[in-house]
Amino acid sequence: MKNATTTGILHVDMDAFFASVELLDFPEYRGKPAVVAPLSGRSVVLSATYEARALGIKGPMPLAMAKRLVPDVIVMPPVRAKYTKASAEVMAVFRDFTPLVEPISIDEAFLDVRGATRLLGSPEKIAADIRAAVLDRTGLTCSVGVAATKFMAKLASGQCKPNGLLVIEPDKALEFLHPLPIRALWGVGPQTAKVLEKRGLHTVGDIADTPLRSLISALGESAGTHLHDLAWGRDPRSVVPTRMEKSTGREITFDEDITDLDTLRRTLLAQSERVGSSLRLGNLDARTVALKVAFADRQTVSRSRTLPTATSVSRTIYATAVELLDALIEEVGELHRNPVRLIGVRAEQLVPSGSADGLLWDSDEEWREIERVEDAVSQKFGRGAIKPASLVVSPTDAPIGESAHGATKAVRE
DNA sequence: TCTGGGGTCCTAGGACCC
DNA sequence: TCTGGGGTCCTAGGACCC
Repeated sequence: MKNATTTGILHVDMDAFFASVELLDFPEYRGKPAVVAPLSGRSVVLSATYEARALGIKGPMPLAMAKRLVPDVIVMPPVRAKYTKASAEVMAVFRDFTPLVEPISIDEAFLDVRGATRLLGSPEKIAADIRAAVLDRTGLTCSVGVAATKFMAKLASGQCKPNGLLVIEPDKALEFLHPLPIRALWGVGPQTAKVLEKRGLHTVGDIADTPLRSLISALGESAGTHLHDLAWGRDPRSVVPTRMEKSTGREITFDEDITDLDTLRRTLLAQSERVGSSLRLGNLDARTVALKVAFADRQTVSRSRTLPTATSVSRTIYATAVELLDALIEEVGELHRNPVRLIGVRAEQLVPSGSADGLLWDSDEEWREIERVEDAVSQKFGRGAIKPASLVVSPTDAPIGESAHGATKAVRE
């Protein structure tokens, strides 16, 4: 774990992104308290202008509450396609400066500009140029944090928001960091904060001064180590331009709680269609289908099943989700006693469609047989006698197996 | 009219294999 | 004959982030 000593990691965060994009189309709302929120009953505020924030509207606040707070607040319904398009434009601007761009959400990205300084100037100058280019090309403002690590860069952008630029030099990192409340640390949410506060830890400096082993005993190996590192400004994560999607899903909170099984099934059908089409769009298959149900009493349960073969077929996703739902209803009994508030379906364990898994023999029996043959051959001829490629069979010959992990082994060897 | 929808990562127990 | 530990997969739940 190294302590980076030079700046060059940028965190770019768009200001009030959805609201700002809407204001491009509705300039008459500029300077007024306005929010982006669906008009449905249980919606929350997705984005609020700084004028609205000044009046107390923030984050994912229920729209009803925002309206009570500011009765004449302007409500703009979200138009996702506009934000996706604006996001792509902004990311393209970033890529004009460096290929090392890691989008972390629709309106945020990390950039590593350490390799671009000779050509483009200091990280601070690059950050300023990026802000100007984004404004010029999209009419949107952003805030940029510059530091030696991802975490410090993110803190910096948060600190200079909106429409700002802040550089944190490595030798100033700890004096910046240690007075902050523990909630400033990535990974400290309401629950973790409660645990830490109970132990008398209130600032990042308190965390830094706590022995690692006692953090681990309070939070577990992973979170304990992570927080202790962050509290000392250590963050070894590099900027990773491409990451493989891990899951994709759709869920909906009903305007009114549902007791009717048919409505749930129809919802699952529509969601499965969308999940399947997302998969196919990304040339991905899912090995696992997961169902999520939240009841009126807020209890949330999930059920999942790993399929014999990865799929992107909506019908298969739907059939699996319905089986999981039926089994769940069987478990919990009458829906009238506890109606359903939310339902969703998610595709997990994604693999490239038509990947090696599908092209190989992959039932466990067949794999064990292959291993037996391999062992016999190795004994006779030594290792290296086996050519994994010889195990590949054409898709049409391949029996559809029970499980794919045997095949994965064959590919790796 | 008091909390959405898209995700990621971690933990923990049981099954199974070596 | 008795017993152990490590690794991986599967499932369920939960915390967290934007």
